[in-house]
Amino acid sequence: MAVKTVKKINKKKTLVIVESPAKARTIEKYLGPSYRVKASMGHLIDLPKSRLAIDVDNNFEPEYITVRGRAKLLKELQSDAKKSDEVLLASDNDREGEAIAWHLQKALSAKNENLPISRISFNEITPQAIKAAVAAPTSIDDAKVNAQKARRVLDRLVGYNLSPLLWKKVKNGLSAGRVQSVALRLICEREKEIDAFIPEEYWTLAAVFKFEKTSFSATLVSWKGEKPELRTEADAQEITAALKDAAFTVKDVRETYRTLHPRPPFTTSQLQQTAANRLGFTSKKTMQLAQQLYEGVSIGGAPIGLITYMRTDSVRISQAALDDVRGWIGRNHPGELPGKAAVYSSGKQAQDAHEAVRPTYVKYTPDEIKDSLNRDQLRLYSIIWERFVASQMKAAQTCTLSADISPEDPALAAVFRVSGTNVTEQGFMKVLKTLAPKEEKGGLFPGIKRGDELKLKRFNPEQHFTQGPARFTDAGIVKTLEEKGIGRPSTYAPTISVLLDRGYVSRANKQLVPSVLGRLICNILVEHFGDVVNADFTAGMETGLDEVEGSARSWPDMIRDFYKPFKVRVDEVGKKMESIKGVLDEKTDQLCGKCGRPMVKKLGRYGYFLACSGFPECRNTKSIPLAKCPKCGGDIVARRGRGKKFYGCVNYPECDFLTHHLPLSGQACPKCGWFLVEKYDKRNGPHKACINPDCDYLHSED
DNA sequence: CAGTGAGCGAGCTTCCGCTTGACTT
Repeated sequence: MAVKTVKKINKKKTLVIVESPAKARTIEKYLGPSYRVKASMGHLIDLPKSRLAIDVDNNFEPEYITVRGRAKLLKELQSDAKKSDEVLLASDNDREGEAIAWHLQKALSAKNENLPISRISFNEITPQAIKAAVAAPTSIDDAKVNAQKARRVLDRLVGYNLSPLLWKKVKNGLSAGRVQSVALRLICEREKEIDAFIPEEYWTLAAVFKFEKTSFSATLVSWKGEKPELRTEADAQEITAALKDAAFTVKDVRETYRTLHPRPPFTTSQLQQTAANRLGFTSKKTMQLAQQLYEGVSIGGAPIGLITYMRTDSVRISQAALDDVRGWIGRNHPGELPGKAAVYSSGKQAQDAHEAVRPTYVKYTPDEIKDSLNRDQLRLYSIIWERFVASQMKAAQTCTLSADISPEDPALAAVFRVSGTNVTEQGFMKVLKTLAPKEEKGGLFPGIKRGDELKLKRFNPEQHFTQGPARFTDAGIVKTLEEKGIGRPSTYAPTISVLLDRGYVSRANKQLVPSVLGRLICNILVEHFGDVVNADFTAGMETGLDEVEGSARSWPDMIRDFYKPFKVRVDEVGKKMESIKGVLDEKTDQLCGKCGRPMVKKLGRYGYFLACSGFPECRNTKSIPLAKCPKCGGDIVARRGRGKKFYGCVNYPECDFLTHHLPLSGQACPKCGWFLVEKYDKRNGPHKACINPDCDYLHSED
């Protein structure tokens, strides 16, 4: 206790305020004892949540308040400032960071009138960069702050006008916004394409040849001088009939060399995409794990921040990190160290406040620290480490051997092709394990050369259907949003979450599927606000913000141009559009077990359910019966346990009947009386089956 | 491969973008 008191009475220090506490710890180490580094944890001052708080008749003046729950932290910073003789605002070097600094300056100087407060900025957390920043304090860039204000006000005006319109016309609690509604639109439009897609049958034809002791398969690539278009089995049979007695020889063998360059280190969006595609992580999970790696993991007793900041739009790498990784490559794979470092360029709209996502120290290889991480942390760390180290290694070389095989008889103009690819120079692939290229199908090139005579063993015709467009996964929607410049690294994952929370979209096999409600909302928004719920709207906004930031235009002017016509339309739709509240409720022939009135099917937060039409006098609800329980005769209803959906008996726990297969409503098995379900397996696709394991009606193994 | 299990409607809800815990929703 006594020691603490003594410590408090020391000389004044410089207070540095950053956004992230993990960053504060690192920077404090770099700056030494005369600096005290604190974190603001993002915005402390913002618009209130409960009302519009924009004075639309007075130059759109925003009314800012201390964010709920942040008053204590702000007070602390104010009192820390009082104890200091100088404050350096070191929030991130981007639009939002400038606004955070501006709000802090106002709030701190209000309590400490003569305190010198300045702004510093840096784009990487290295001792050199931090010291240079501290040595060159500047003032706050008001134009940048104005651009942020315009962005904030615009989003508030869009969100807080469109959402209440939806409450009034469709259902309470709904939402719309510049970013989420475009994401919803993308998902719904993709679904329309899928609905409209008609699969077409086509066939491929392969021939299996024997050469010496091996046999291999080659694919028909040309027939009568043209690319074969086999629509039906008969088309394939016509060719096999013509060729069945032909003598085949190898006409040509070609070598193609390719250079494969490593990919740049991760941005947030690339990290989420790769983690989704390679590891099956949702965006949310990726970000949670990345946060853990960033904040620090105990390695040999000491906590180490393993990766740089995970919310970034940049692929930039600090000189210190380049020296580190080149040193590591030079020691471990000297042959793969390029003469000079690779330089990658970030996207057009990148604000570039942070480096790429990379390991903080290359010496912590995934293998080295595998015991300090859990399985998922290790997998995520591995892809970050591998991608970064590979990005500074030499390219790989591949050689593809490709042979054309034709009948001796030139009248039978058919070409079958077989190919195989070998990596001739490993290059950056030497460090890829988790990210190693997936095995290519087809396998090795058979050891054949020009002029070899081959024996035809058999033909292998295969039926296929053209595939429609795929639904968006987390990876897909994040990729598209980023390409269109919509949303930021900190919002990709939350945007997906909000669509799920509102019930606009659900996740099925990692795919995002729009719900009835989602499609309805999308249609309404596109019909009346198609120019706002649109990628071009954000692009136009960014152009406007650039003008504001360059002081070419005042921010209220920019907002006014948008808001005037927008508000007219909001009012118009509010007046003219018929309310469809309750349109999603369907009448049913079920009767309420409590009062006997009919029940209606309603769409709630967790999906459809049955409610008494006598609401609010009778509050009875129940789940939608999907089938009759074969054990006790009760209703089978949909349930959700830890994320997974299943179908169980309402009489649980007395009756524990349960299945994961979707009951086909009202379909009883004609043989045993149990109910039929939709099953799925690779061979048969989706198909009907009886739920009774002892019944052989439509029996299937899985 | 085992084990999984509530309530939602109305009730002032909602935006985007910064940032972490505090949680028993």
